[in-house]
Amino acid sequence: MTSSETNTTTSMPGTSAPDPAELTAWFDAHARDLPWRAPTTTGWGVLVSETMLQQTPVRRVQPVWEEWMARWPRPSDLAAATQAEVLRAWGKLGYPRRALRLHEAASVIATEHGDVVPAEVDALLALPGVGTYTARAVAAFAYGRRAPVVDTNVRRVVARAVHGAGDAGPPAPKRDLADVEALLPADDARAAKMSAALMELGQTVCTVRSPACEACPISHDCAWQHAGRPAYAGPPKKVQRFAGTDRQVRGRLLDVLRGADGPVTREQLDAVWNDAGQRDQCLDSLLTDGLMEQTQDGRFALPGES
DNA sequence: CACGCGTGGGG
DNA sequence: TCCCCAAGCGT
Repeated sequence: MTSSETNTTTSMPGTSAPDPAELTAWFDAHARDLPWRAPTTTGWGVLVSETMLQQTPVRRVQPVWEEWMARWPRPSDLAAATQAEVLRAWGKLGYPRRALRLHEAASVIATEHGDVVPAEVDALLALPGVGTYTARAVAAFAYGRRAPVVDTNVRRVVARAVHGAGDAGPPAPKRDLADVEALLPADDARAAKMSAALMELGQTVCTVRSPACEACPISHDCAWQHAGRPAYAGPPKKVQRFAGTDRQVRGRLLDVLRGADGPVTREQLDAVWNDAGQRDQCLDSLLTDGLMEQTQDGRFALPGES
């Protein structure tokens, strides 16, 4: 058992296959106690958490998720709220279009799925704001289905443990899915736990900057370790600028509306950005996106409150 | 398919 | 400080 020379599961030079039993045992012992992982959490609770967690860190999501579950415990509860209420409750999680899509999804679930979040990947994919990651995450984490879950963390774990690379290259959806598919046990329950374990490992141990390989349950069987932990050699990652972008301007404009009790004047919005052209363009795009609306007297408000 | 979409924290 | 990023999705 101490031999790292003999790898019985290797099918290609320089690759390894993490042992599901080791990974899931580690998960049972070390997984963070996140509220949406409680056994009592419904499919709705999981869908809300996964949507909020798209590009937003756990620490910021957690308190908001608690509020949402207390306020809107079922899809029909959220569906009954106004868009303005939903956007205010979303707060500063970012990418507020997610909140509107979740609101729409809640209506669909309430009217077409008996107020129960579907368990089938195809049905989940048909919901607004639910893509390949979220659909599989809900199927696996809420319903214990065997559904390969591929996010940025899993891609990194696979890149290292299986392929021996320093990090994942650009997404290659088909190949990424096949890679994870090949790692999952055949039965639903263990496959679902394996999916959760791969994500957790990437988030807490196999991190981008400073991986804690000494704490990793599969380091003995990691192709990256065996290769001497070579640096990432793929194409440079795209850097998202923020300062000065429309994204920043839209964020400021929307923040004014979130902080107001009702409609605000154009002058109040003009105050948050000095470039009038960019400001007006962002105002237009927010109206187009349904994130704000204009009242008859020319003021601006969150949708559904005027 | 590359890009645009918020926000705040850590190295 | 600045830069990179954190459980993606839709177009």
